[in-house]
Amino acid sequence: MSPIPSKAQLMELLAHSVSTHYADFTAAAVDMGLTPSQAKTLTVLRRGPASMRSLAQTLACDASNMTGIIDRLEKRDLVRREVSSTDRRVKNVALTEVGEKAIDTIRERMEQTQTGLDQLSDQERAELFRLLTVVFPR
Amino acid sequence: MSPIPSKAQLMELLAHSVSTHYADFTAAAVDMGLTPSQAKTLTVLRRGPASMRSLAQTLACDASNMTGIIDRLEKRDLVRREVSSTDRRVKNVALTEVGEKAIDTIRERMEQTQTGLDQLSDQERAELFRLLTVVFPR
DNA sequence: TATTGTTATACTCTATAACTATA
DNA sequence: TATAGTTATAGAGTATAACAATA
Repeated sequence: MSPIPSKAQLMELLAHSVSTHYADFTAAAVDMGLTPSQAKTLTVLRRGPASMRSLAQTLACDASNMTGIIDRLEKRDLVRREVSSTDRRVKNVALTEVGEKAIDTIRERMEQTQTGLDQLSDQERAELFRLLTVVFPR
Repeated sequence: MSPIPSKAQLMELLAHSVSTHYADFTAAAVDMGLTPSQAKTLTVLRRGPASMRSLAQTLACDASNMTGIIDRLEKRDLVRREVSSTDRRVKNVALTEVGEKAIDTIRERMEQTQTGLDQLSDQERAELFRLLTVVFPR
């Protein structure tokens, strides 16, 4: 019974949703004294250690940028660099315990912020999950 | 019949969706020789002229930043500043014709990129629209 | 006095190019 | 030679503080 939105309308809503989510993430990061890029880096590292190169690829930036970002995170003891045991050119970056706590705090902040999700029924959550998976496949 | 995702899973998918969309937008902007902030500014101005102050508020940045961003857009004739006729302190920023074309091109690029939307039925589009409106109310 | 926009400053992010050390 | 990481550089975004013009 709900009216069918045009592709343009849906794209506009999508843009609004993205802006809101991104602003929330940025605010949570800034409250922890982190820049968005630094917080994104911690988020990626949450899945496990990664080389400088693969980090740059995941974050869609040039590899040279990672040096400064990791430098600043390392200076605050949020991550550490470890020379790979199999290829001495490679440096693997891993979260420290402090870094894990920091990114967990940001995640908790995001959970508290995304109150809209709590207004969905289980069925609606499952449906939103399915639809987003179609629109943004992994 | 679909399994019900946890809030954490849904938030992770949401983050992935946001990243993908943001990366697409950035790529479209860069192809037009624009930075993300510049392209976002044009997007906001598409709704109509706005003062420097309100632009900063909408873009969630300090007002002092707008000066440089608008300077660079104006230098390329994408926007123009006009002193308000009712308050001479205020400068209203408006898209030029060139600016309108630029942001339209980016929008078209985004439409071509968001191919996932084309895989939804009308009913699914309406449902996604409804669910996103609940999660990210205006 | 308060507000708008700007300037000055310092830090961060970003891409490009050149370098080093390893492979 | 090729690749991983770094450095140097220049341009852009960002917040803070201070300022001139206007309300």
